[in-house]
Amino acid sequence: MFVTFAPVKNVIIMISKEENILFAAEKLFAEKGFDATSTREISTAANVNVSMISYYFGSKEQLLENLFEYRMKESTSFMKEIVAKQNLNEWEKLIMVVNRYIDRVEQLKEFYRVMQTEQITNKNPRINEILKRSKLGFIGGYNELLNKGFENKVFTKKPKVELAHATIIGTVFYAFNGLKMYREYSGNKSSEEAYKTEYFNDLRQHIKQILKDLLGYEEK
Amino acid sequence: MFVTFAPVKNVIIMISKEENILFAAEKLFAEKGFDATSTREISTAANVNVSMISYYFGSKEQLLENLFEYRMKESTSFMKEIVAKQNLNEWEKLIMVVNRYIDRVEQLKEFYRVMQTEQITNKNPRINEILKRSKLGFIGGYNELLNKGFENKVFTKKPKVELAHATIIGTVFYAFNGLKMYREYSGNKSSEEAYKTEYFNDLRQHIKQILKDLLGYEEK
Amino acid sequence: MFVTFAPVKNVIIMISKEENILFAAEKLFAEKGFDATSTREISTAANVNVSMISYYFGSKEQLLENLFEYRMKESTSFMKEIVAKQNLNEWEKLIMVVNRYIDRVEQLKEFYRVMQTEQITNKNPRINEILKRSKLGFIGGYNELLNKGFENKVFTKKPKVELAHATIIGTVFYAFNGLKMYREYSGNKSSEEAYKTEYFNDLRQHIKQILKDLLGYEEK
Amino acid sequence: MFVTFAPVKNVIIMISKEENILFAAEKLFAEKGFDATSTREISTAANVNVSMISYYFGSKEQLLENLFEYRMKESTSFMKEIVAKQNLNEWEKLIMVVNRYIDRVEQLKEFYRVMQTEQITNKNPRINEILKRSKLGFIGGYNELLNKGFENKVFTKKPKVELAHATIIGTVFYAFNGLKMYREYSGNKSSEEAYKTEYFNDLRQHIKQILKDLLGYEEK
DNA sequence: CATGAATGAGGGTTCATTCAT
DNA sequence: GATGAATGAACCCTCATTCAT
Repeated sequence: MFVTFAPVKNVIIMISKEENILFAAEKLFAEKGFDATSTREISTAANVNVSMISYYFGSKEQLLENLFEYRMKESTSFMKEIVAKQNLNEWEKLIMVVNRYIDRVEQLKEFYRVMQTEQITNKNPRINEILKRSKLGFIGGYNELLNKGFENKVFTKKPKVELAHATIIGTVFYAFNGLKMYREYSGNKSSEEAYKTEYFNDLRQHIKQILKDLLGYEEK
Repeated sequence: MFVTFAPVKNVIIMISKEENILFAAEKLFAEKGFDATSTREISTAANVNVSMISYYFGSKEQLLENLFEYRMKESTSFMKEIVAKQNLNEWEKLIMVVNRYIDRVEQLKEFYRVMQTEQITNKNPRINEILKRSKLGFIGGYNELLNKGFENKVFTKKPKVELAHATIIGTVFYAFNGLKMYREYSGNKSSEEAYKTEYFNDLRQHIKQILKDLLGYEEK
Repeated sequence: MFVTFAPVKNVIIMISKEENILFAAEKLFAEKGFDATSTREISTAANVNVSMISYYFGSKEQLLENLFEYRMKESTSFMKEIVAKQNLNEWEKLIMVVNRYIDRVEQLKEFYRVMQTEQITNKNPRINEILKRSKLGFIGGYNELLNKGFENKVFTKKPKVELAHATIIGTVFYAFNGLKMYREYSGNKSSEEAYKTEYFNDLRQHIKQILKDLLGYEEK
Repeated sequence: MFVTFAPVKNVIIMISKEENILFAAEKLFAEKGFDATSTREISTAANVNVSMISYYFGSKEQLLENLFEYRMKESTSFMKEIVAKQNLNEWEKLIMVVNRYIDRVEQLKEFYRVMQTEQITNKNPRINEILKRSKLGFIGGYNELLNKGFENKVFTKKPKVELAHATIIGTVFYAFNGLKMYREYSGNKSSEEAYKTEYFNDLRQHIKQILKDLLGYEEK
């Protein structure tokens, strides 16, 4: 059964019952954590019967796995896509990757909260596999960009790719997690939306600056 | 009542029942998460009766709060201590703070895993308060170091302190979380211990490098 | 799902699982009191799983509330019904109410034991509300009967309705509660059933006598 | 160990720890019921350690038994005392008993609340024994008064003593239990204290009236 | 294909009592 | 004689999942 949403720019978005459950679960997992979220809460939020979770996904655990598969499917592709791009140098590609990543985390911030906790207490082997694949995809992509950029003399330094990745992803997540608190600290009086926009612009610049230094890139 | 452990270098370590529970809980919370850990598991691991958790701490939730208080009490002090130090310039102090922080995360890696998840799904207001105090302590300390260093012409740039902090802490945590996976990726064949030592040395150098660039610090 | 009981005089009595629990609980609450009765005892007596109590009623407390609602729904109606009766004078109506009340207490003696204790330690506001409604229903009914009877010169006295009510209900309950002991005291050798029949006849006569005197009613 | 209270009219009241616990328990049992009252609550209210309850009384159950023994010891005596009185006729004695009883219930209303519930769910055989002794004492006393009064032509009727007793005690208790609610019903605006005084005066008159009728007593 | 009534296991917590001091 | 730390049992309730329909 499908729920038909209002057409957006001539596109009719169809959300299946499965997706409905998936999104409701994602939100709740982000807010309370996986274990603190009950199947009843999910089913209530998704407006379906409790038994549908087991019916569609097999179990609550498998629902989480499906969520990761669902979100990661869209995710891992863009790195390859950008790396393969013509008529851009490695610096431009790198910055494009970082920006796309930040966009994505901003857009799917609930999923990424779930992902972070799952990364820390890595209990589920299926999810570990998915995360590993994603991480290795990123590291592999960065590696290619860094090496090619060095060969092509776009970059003059060769930092450890794992650490560079840790810095990018770590900075992004901690900037996100700390957003609310940093705003309090700064005493900024502008609207939350305005503060966020400025904050993320600064974040992008900040990471750009770090990468420039790490890679020895000179803007012409 | 106290359990006497084997003397280590002429020091007899005394662990009270409370601490016993606290440490057992810390380990389990790190491995499985707070909600997935049952009081019965904790009591079994701590070799005490289940009811002792309520008896000593009031509830499972308050046990977690006590853990935070316990660990944070030791933690927050070192920033102030270092900032206040004489005969060190701001760069030396900054690096000392970072190294101490990495030491600490290495030493209490289980607690920091708990802390990270708690930071993401910030449900408990008491813990939020503790985390906030800690974070603001760090940011305040960094702020002072960065400003004074700039005044004293040790540093030539003035980066946003929140973002600098996000980078330091984010890099450290993601380097830690990714350790196992990075090792697999690098195909390094040396012992786990040896790899770790090298990895953390690299991490320290990496962060040092980033800070040098961010602050415009020139080693003499 | 329904359990079909043996047909009684061509009437098939159907008891739902909810009612099964309700009746089992009523019996146990009467015997041991609410707090001394565990949900496990109730579920065992009702031949259902423990979780069914929460499933059907929400909680043990709400089970008690439901019991009151269930029993009171049938109860409160008969007063109005009798007061509204045509071709009976107020004295006849009054005696009919008292007799119906005694019948009811006899029939639902277990519930009324629960009710008495709940009336004393009135902790549950929902139950208080139900009890109050019932009590006021009775007092209101008595008030109407007494006033009309006085107007119509059936009665020649106007006693305080609250105290008259306290006497009726108090006498009934204490006669019930003391039944066993009074039998011992009287040394009556007849069968329990025979003693009870005689005892309740006496009780009815006793209350009738008191009311006659209190109201100044003269039998023609 | 004794706590010395302020002297009242040159009398120093000494409350032992045991009595302290007894009175604290009595209050709590009246408010919440025996089973809903925890030993910890009692010990907190009595300002003693939890273990003192078991230490002094053996168990919580035995604490209740002791409470009954304590309160009943003072109670049962007055009936005999009054019956034995010279220079009063049986009617005067009867009314004296009733008034003393109401005084007592008023004074020890908390204990009588406990007693009522214990009377309904008569689980404890020791307490049953105490209650039975008390009840039989009353019935025996009433019996003597009624018989002698009839012989002496003070009374002209011979009602069943058990039912007369049920009416007296039942009316008193239900008047007490319903006090608060009756006040609401009557819409009486006078102070609670004033209402109570009037209410209990009415109650005494009411019972006197009933007894007069039941016994065929003619005031001269 | 989808449902919801029903389940058993396990959750955290509180209980009255004990026992070493 | 008096204490309080400590206990095991039991408390009510919620959990994810199943299965008859």
